[in-house]
Amino acid sequence: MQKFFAAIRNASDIPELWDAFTGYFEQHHIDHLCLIHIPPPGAHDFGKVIIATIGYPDAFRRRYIEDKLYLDDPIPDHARHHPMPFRWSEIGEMRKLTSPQISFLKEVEQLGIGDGLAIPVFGPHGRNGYVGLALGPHNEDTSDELLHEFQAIAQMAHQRYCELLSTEETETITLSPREKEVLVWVARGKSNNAISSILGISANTVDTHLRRIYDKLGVSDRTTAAIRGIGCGLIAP
Amino acid sequence: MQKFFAAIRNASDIPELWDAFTGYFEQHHIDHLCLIHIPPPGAHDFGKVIIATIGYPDAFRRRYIEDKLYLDDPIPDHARHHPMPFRWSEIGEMRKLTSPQISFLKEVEQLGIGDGLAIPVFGPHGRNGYVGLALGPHNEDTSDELLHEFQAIAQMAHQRYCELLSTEETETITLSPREKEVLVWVARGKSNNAISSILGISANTVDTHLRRIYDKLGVSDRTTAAIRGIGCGLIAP
DNA sequence: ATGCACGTCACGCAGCTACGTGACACGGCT
DNA sequence: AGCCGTGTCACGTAGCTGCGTGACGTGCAT
Repeated sequence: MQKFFAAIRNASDIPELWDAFTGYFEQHHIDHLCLIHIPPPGAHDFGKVIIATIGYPDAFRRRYIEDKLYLDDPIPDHARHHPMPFRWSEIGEMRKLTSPQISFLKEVEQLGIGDGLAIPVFGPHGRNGYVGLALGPHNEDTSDELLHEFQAIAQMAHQRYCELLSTEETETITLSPREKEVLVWVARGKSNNAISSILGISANTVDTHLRRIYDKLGVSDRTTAAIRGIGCGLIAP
Repeated sequence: MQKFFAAIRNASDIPELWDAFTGYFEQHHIDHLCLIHIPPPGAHDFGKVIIATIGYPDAFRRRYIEDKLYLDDPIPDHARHHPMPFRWSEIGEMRKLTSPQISFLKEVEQLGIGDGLAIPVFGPHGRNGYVGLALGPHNEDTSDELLHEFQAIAQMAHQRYCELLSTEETETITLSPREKEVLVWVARGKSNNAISSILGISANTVDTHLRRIYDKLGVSDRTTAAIRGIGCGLIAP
């Protein structure tokens, strides 16, 4: 176990990370594995859903991304709010499902992946996701001890993934100190006039700063600018 | 180790969690321990910084919260962006420090807690924080293996903490489906007019929905409404 | 059957936002 | 010396926002 832990933690690129990650689960006879990460709005890679799988039909995998099936998947929706691992089969009891969600679950069931474990994982800047493990006859009864280990491995892999992402991140947006200051107040809901009073500068200057912020962030309104700023970690909570 | 892991995972309230958490680290001769969690803006508990400590002077702890010393603490600032554990002493090399940050670090050093390990932890809705472990003569050389364990324990404790928070959360804001739909488009930066076209309703109706959203969220502008909606997990990424 | 939450719509108005367009000074880099 | 990023400021304007105020139908729950 320590071997895989170390390999995940020290992986120098994403394929290497994925190898270590799947290697671990293969040892535990997990034959269906998926890792899903939906980048937050405002992130530079928003829209690129990450899904790495073992044992899932390739057609389904493609459909999941291209047909935006992940929008109907209730698992990430639940995982976003609740850190504790849960069974797919429990999801109906935990939350009201919409009809697209129900039909999505039926489709998954027809793939022969009826039940499994979802392990929510969390990262910086709202980079959340989950690791899905199908439970088959080999591993129906997962001990608590093993579950803890799965959880630790999953979380560690996700964190390493986020770390690798941020080093690979080419598109680096930088705001000047003054611009950040303005954006912070924008995110607090202040009007240009209010910000000008707070910072002791003219409202026109606030306007100018804001225009440059829009320009740098590639947006054209204060709301998305603020969300993007938070999503990219440019401004602090 | 498994004993503590299980105790953390199954803790039924926050004091119990904290007992299990500190119990684990006491076994490893960690005499200075802190756990810091700054709730995100928009969360119902925003402003209530959580800091649980072992071995820190009580006066410092109070100052940290009351005098908002955490705003000058560069550790959470770094931990927010980078999931991998790091040494406090390394922070100067990793990022330019502002002068309040430098004087904060000096103050900590004078407490006799010169160097230590910061383990970033992440949770749902941007509930991030870190666990700080002072390194003394007893544990200067922490093996990789032990570090992985620390990381797993810290992350698990934080996740359990978030889970407990959400069950203890009394103030539950609920938006109607239509309101959520409107808020999603607000968060995408759409104007009322644009939203009215998208949803096929009149701009006046969008306006009415929005007013009720402001009312429910306790805000009075679209930007904070959107941020609050995301922060509370009311609307999805 | 009487609320209550929800979803829909209307008018007006003060104030704010986004954007076009332009300007000037300071400091660092080449 | 010249360029570029930064920070400051100005004027105008079409369009948008937030809020006061009021209304009506539907459906669920007590």
